[in-house]
Amino acid sequence: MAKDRVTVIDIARAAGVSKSTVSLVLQASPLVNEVTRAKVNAVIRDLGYVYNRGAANLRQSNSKSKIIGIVVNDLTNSFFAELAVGVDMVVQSAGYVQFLANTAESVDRQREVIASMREHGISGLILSPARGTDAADLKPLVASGIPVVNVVRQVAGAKVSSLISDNHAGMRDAVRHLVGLGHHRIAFLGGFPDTAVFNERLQGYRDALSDVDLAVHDELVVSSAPSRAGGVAAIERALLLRERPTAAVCFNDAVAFGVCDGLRAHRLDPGEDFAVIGFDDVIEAQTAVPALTTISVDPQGMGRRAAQLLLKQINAGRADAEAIVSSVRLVVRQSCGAAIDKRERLSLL
Amino acid sequence: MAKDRVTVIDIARAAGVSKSTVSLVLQASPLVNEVTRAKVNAVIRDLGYVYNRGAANLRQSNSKSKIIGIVVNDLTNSFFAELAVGVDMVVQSAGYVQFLANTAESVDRQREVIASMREHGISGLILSPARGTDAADLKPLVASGIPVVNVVRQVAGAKVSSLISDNHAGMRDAVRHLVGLGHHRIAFLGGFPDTAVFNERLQGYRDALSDVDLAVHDELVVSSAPSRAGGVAAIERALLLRERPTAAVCFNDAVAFGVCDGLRAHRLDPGEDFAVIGFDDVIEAQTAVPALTTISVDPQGMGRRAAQLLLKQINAGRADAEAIVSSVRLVVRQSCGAAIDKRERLSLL
DNA sequence: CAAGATAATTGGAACGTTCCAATTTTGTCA
DNA sequence: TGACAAAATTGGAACGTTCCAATTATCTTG
Repeated sequence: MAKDRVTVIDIARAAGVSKSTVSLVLQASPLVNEVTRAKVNAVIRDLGYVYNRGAANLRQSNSKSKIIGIVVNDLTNSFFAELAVGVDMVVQSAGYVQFLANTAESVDRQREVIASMREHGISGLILSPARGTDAADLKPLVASGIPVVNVVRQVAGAKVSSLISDNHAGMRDAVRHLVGLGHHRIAFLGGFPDTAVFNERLQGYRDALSDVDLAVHDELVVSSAPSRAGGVAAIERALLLRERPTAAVCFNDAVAFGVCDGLRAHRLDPGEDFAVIGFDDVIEAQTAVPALTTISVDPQGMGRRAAQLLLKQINAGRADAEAIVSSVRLVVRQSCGAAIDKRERLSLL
Repeated sequence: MAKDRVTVIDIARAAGVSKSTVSLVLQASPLVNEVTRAKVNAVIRDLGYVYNRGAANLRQSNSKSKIIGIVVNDLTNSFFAELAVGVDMVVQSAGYVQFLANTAESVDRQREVIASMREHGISGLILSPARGTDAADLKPLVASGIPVVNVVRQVAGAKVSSLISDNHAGMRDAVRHLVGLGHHRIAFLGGFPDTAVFNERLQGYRDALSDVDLAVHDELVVSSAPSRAGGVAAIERALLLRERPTAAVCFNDAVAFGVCDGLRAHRLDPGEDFAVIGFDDVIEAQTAVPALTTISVDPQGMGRRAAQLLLKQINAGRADAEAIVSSVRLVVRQSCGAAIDKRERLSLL
């Protein structure tokens, strides 16, 4: 039953033409006569022919493989799932297909999957690097002329394009908003301090406070895993301070949700008794109760932009590194205390 | 700078052996002398050779491509993201790499991506079919001997393996638990009624009620999109009933979270004033407040099992369809009203 | 040391496609 | 109709690997 593959030669024989003609038909070349094309296409349908891209790709080493890779550090984080969906959209409609791999923050795994993808002939890579990724890890890739677009995180010294969100400005805007609402003890909660993203956001927090001549208290900065559970832990610690904060900016939305959970466990009502702002604007941010005030980075849009950038570089053949910082905007919802009437909000659903 | 690919022949020349020997080294054949192997490997490293699987695969059409495909109907749903992570784990450690595509419930898109993956020579496919997928859509795939494992949803009449969770038993257990807690007006909230999964779960709900001689009231079954927003909408409608329910089983966890949101908007405390049970046990279920009582299907484990099944079939060369229904268990947390002391719970984090 | 066995290496064909140069067919016009 | 141009088709080489049969080098043993 496992019939051997039907090949372009089988088609040629059945249609009474040469394999070259069939090939021309496959690439929709204008060189071939209309009636021949029709005949060949009919045979292709009849015999259930499936094009062998591997073979094609072997011959035309100049042209590319219609495969791109995307490797992310944590696919269980819905931010990255959204990002992958964005990439998938543009990649699919460009006739490409994507390898996807999850590294779970392991640089070893990352090295392996990138190597494997390379052997399979990807013509470009979108990478959200695992923590600790070194420029040297990307060296062989870029040396062989394969375009790489880093997203979310940069890797210092690597000559690749990057698309990151404006972490500094985003956090600065969040803090300014809280200050405008009258808060002056504002905590910075969550995230691992050894990452560039953390430090950019932290700097935005500090600068915003300095701008309005508020002191920066180090005890108000409490790091934790960038997860929901981490958020619970962080707010727990923050509430132990002699002088409690009255508001918090969070490393990301997951942390912010955890912070809300932790507040409720202390009978504090997020958005009423304590202001919370997240970062990312994941999809749940708008439907959560209270809806989360957050910095919108539109992960799906970011995925789309990254894919577009990558495809541009692939088509150009040249991959001159460009660093795009994607602007970001504060979306005010309920969790920061600027609540609108709840009945009104519900009617929006 | 775009140096042409270094090939097995370049290696051979540089190492002073034949290309056949280099090939042998690449496949770690025991036929080659230890010192030759070392020499060749050294050259491979020096020249930065990268193996061309496309070419290799062309020759050995018998053996397979080390690529599998996974296509899901909604990657933004964290259930599927988790599933993909599970697949990724076993697939990666088997030396495979995966194409991933999202169909967003479009059968057209699904057809396209499957065709594309086929052209790229996948040796197996894990598929969570889009709504409305017909057995005929999978026909050409299975005809060409490519193993397919359906997950989550079955497609009637297709001769492929499937791995679905025991929807009937899961929902039955959930309802029984609520009955045991003294509820007798129990709603069934969320989900699209035109899906097999919905109907299996609904049947479990009905059977559990019948088992204890409780009447099944149709107005207590309110369908909606299987999302958080859908959950809000569903509970809104349920609360309008003359005789309100006191508890709800939900189509999935996303709906359950929405139901909790909706309850809070009505100043009802989920887990205190109203019992809620979800389905899926997504990762947020344990950290949410209140922690969600739910039916655990362990999406990541399901992904792993699906991948293992697929690899087994690939290696066997035979793909006799087997239908596995994965058993499922009720995880009792806070949202169903069997709350443990909150302080105790927090200390677990 | 002859001779057979074993170990190691090798050249060429094959996989399914594309590309190129060459050839055949068709069309045009004086 | 002859001559030339344009359109359509074609055979063979090439892509980078693996496989096979054949060859050469090395070891055993009587």
